[in-house]
Amino acid sequence: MDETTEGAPEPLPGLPATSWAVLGLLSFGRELSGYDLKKWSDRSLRLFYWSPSFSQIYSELKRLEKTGYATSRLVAPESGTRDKRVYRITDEGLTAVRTWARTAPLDPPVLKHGPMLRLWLGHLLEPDRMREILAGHREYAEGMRLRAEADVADAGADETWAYPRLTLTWAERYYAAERDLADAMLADIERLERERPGD
Amino acid sequence: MDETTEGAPEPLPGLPATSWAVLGLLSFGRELSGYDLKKWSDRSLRLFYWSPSFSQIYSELKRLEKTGYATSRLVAPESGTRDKRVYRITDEGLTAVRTWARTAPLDPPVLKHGPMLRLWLGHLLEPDRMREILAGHREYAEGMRLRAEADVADAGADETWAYPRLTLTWAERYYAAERDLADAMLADIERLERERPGD
DNA sequence: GTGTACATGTAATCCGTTACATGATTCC
DNA sequence: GGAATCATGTAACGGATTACATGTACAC
Repeated sequence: MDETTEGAPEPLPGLPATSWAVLGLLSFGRELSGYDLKKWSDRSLRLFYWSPSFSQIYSELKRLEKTGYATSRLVAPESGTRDKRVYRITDEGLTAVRTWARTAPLDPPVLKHGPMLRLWLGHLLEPDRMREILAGHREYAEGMRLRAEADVADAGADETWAYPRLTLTWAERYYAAERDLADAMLADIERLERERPGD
Repeated sequence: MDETTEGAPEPLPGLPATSWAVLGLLSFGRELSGYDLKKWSDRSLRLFYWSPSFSQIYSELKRLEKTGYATSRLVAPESGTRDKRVYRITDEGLTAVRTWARTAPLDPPVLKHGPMLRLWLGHLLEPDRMREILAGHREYAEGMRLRAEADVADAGADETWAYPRLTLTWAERYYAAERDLADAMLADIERLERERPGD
């Protein structure tokens, strides 16, 4: 586990993944407020990661600034709205997030699939309620798929956004798969009910 | 927080999902120790939810006992091993978890897909590293699929386990889809690299 | 004048993990 | 004798959320 390359052998302060995610949002070079970051994260990260709350974004930004990975300045309310603090990534921040992206160990995806937990407890449920849960999940998945699809279309052909666009495509397929899995399971349940000795 | 009656529409103390998961493990009627629960949860819940740590299982069990949803007794070390505390679900517990499974609002699955977060930051990565990340993820997914597949085979045709078996089947398909999505994205990246003006 | 979007932050709380402590038994 | 597994728990910590507080501008 020795990373002698990359000029600086300092072992990166162990920031949580969320910090890197926020710094990642800034790594595209734009100067953004906490509010902006939250909205953007809702539309992008949300599809494959998760979107931190406002309060966490604000505290994360403070931490990044203290670490020297970001700087901020106040923007006067030129027209409407009130004071606004915008953040920009620093050179150190860019180096750090790049190093993280390249060298951090990859931990497996975290999945907490509520609907499946419920169906796993099928012996406690009425079949109708099970179908409802699956139908609800199917709708959720299709909704997410549509959002991803729309966002892929919105994303221009710009080189800068090639990889974010790629992950949107991935998300579109992922939620299509989730939808199909719900359908398949609905069919499985139907079969199970049919084959069950007269209830 | 007044628990005046039973069997009425009392609004269930707001236990976290993990409590319900543990109570769910007990809802199959077996008498189990914290240690057993952890091992079982690693092989079952892990595939679609997540497996709490030992320490959390132990504290969750204490909470369930205090709430009256489970009881425990000490088992003497008849042969080998030391004292063991085994838990069993109570009637109230069974009622509660059933009510929860039937009526609790379904919140969307939580996905924190580390690999995708990294690829979203593709502009910071060397193409080779990106392929490595995807290959690693592909392997992870295939590994999980194989485990699910094996567990489906292990699970007998017993009626009691019909729904757990169903979710195992779901997991098998889910991880197959994850594997295929990794392959598709690998191909997408290959194409992107080919089409990129001479780097 | 009421609601909604913009905009930032604090406090309380809780969920969950890691590290640590302990100790018996079994296998090599 | 030493490692691995069984077995249970405490303490410290940190990640993240909800609720709350505050205030502006604009649309209806």
